[in-house]
Amino acid sequence: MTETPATEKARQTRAAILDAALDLFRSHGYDGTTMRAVAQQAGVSAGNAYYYFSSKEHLVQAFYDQLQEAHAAAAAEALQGLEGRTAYSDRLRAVLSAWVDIASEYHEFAGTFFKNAAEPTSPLSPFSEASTPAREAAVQIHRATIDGSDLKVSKALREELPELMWLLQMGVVLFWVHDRSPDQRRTRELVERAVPLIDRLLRLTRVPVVRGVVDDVVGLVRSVKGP
Amino acid sequence: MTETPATEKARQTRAAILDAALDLFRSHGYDGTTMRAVAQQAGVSAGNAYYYFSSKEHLVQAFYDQLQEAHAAAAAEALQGLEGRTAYSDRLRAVLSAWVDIASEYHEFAGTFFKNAAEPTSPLSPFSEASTPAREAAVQIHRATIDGSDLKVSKALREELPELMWLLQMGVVLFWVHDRSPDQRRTRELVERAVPLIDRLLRLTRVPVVRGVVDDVVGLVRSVKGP
DNA sequence: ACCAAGAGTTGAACATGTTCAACTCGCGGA
DNA sequence: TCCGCGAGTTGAACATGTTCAACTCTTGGT
Repeated sequence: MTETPATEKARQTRAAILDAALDLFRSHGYDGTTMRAVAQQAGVSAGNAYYYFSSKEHLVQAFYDQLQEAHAAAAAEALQGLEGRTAYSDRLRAVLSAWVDIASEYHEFAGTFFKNAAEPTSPLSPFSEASTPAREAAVQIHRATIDGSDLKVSKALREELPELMWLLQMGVVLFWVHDRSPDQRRTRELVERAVPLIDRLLRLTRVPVVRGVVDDVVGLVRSVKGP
Repeated sequence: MTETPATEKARQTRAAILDAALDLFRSHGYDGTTMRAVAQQAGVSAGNAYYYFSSKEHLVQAFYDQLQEAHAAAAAEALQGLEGRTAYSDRLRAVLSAWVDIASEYHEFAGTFFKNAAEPTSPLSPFSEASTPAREAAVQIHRATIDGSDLKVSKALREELPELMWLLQMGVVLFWVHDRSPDQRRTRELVERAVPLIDRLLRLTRVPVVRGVVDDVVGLVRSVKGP
């Protein structure tokens, strides 16, 4: 974690470095952006950037937080735009589509996403301790999506569902990262087609024959989550 | 892709570099191993290593291939050891457990390996073009696991299942990479408990109410797989 | 007003993946 | 045997992430 700057000027310097980094990431990609270029555009020395961000990857962590906030806002707005339609499929589609829209601008340098995801020792992993706030905020979006819907599933499943849907979203991100189609058309298609199926599958969990297995799956998820 | 060397001496030099790299990766990890150290241990110049391997990451590809081969052998042996037991759950458990066994030796360094492997633009990504041979070999293990089992699912699902099970295995790997428990006990527990559930879920796919959705899911998987 | 302490800042130096022009060597053909 | 060509090899140079000792600036206490 980067320390919160003590003074107002320091906060501005930190913001300037972050803005410069995100701007350059967007225009030149992650590898194409040098720390020296970031520092220069921010009007500070190369070394000074390291006073605020202990590594180049930590700049990406700040980017995650920003992306997360943008998605939360866009998702809330999209859900608002549904005006009373409570079908879960509509709400889930809105949330996932909002993410693809928000993130599309950064698709080119998205490789760094999963580079961080797979490094378990790094605090940048979405599963890490350090990412807990951002992750829980993301899970919260799905909790709201579910709570405002007409979805009917068992109590146990409903409790785990927000986190499971976040996991699903990570899967979408994985697909998106590898999606080379223009404007990530294939990812959008995947979302459009997968959402109704997920809705149907969730409704199936209440069918007598299915219910037993689902309960056991939820039980496994629960025991595997905790340490 | 690295070119096949023309002469016998060149082939030996290439092998020496590779051996040195794998040795140092094991003892010092990926980041702790410098190309200069690899070259020195192989008895060549730093620059010469790049004549045979166009980047440090290309050296890791060899490690993956080795791991993949070891798993294929161990999985085959484990399936042999079942001696006629054709229950899919037994067979799947054997294959997944074999992977955890084989990989445990490298768990300490796996984090740094997979960090680099997870980048989609990297040839080390399991989804990349360059990894196609290793990936297909891994899928083939699951195909054999299914073919030798008593599993009864629809024709369409059965065709996609090997690839889906490979995906499941990638999920296990992701969990394993983050597993800090001694001897990766939690991953082993996950496999033990998840396998019977997967078996039950697969058998459920033939139930009339469920069948329709499953067909649609398979259809989606199919259309999303191809470009 | 002054001073000490600590925050903020710098530029140079370092480590390492990678590139490259130049060199050597081995071999097939004349 | 000798030549020339291309594979193989080198060491230095380069690019860039990162570190660090030294410096400056700000602030709070007396």
